Amino acid sequence: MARAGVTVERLTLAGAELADEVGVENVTVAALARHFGVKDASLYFHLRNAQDLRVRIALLALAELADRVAAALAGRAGKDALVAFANAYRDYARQHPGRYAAMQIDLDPETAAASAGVRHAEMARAILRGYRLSEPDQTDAVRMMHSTFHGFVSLEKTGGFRHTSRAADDSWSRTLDALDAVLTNWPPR
Amino acid sequence: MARAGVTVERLTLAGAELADEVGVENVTVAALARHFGVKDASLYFHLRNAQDLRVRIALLALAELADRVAAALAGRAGKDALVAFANAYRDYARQHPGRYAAMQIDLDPETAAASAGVRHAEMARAILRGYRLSEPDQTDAVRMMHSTFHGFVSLEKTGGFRHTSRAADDSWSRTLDALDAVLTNWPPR
DNA sequence: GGTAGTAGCCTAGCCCTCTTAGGCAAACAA
DNA sequence: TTGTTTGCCTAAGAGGGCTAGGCTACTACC
Repeated sequence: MARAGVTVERLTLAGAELADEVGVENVTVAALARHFGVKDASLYFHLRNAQDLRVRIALLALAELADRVAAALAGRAGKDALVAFANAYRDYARQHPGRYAAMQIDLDPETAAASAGVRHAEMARAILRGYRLSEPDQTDAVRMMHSTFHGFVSLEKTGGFRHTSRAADDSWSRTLDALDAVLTNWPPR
Repeated sequence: MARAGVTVERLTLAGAELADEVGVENVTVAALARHFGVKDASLYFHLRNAQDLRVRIALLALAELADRVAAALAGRAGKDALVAFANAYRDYARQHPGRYAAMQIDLDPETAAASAGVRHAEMARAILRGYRLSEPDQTDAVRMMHSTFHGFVSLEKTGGFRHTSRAADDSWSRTLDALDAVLTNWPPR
């Protein structure tokens, strides 16, 4: 019988695409096996278990997003960089809802340390250099910035903004204005 | 054979407690049936399906949190109210991780409109009255505030702050300072 | 106080997913 | 050509979700 040519990479990519279509929770080993025209059990030659697959999708998404953010930041500084970062983040989340959701799963410390999450943290700090904050304010500001981005995108996706007619795009733009303002004038202790 | 005395309310409460212990994704009809000493199929007399159960848990959580926030806001205004709201929100999320996670599921519009989510929106706007913002700034500010709270709590839970030693509590407190500052000085268009 | 009617539970059974164990065949290396 | 490895298979068990159909305990009404 001919071999299907399944590899971990192809499985991860197909899983990511499936996640974007039907949601991470529906990315099942069985569904992927069907997609490759192979039996479920065969995939356990490539994957440890179903959770392993989801972790791989998360790592893929982290790396993809880091690449996008890096490209968006190139040659920018200050508010320009802030907005570019933010939009890269939000656009990715909207274009790849399943991948974005996968990114939220809890990685164990070693995996997280070896992931592209580290690049994200570095880039976030790079942006804040334009605002001249010293520690521990810088850490607090990075956390607030990331919280704002993630919170907005997450609420937007789960329909948290649906009950008001105001366009989410407009609120997003104004939220970035506000974030820039507070980073520029970070409150003293 | 004696009746177990199962009701939708008891199922929802037990489901919520189970969610806090093992996570919403592990709140299964079968597990609840075991908890009540009853067969799985019997629960379908009380529940439409497994998703129905999760929605009920979400609605319970929304109502509980709204009660807490209302109590926290009583007699407070300005930054005092902002901080009380924020802490009620974060404390609830940390004490009830499963319930909080359940709150994030996507409710259909009618269900959402009939839920305690409406009270949340009203209370959020009530806080902003202290900052004297007019529309559409008020809507944008509510969204930013909510995004910040939810994003922070969500990232904290999934371990997004673990790689830096700075205590999350401290960043939280400073984030609230910053949020208060930007609401006080909302940037002009 | 007997007797409908209904509410609450049951068994049986189907389908799906996850996962392990053990086997066979294709591809490749020596 | 002959191992050896790699990639797939079948078989099978453990759970979870859910439906159909049935029996029983309670309730309400005459």
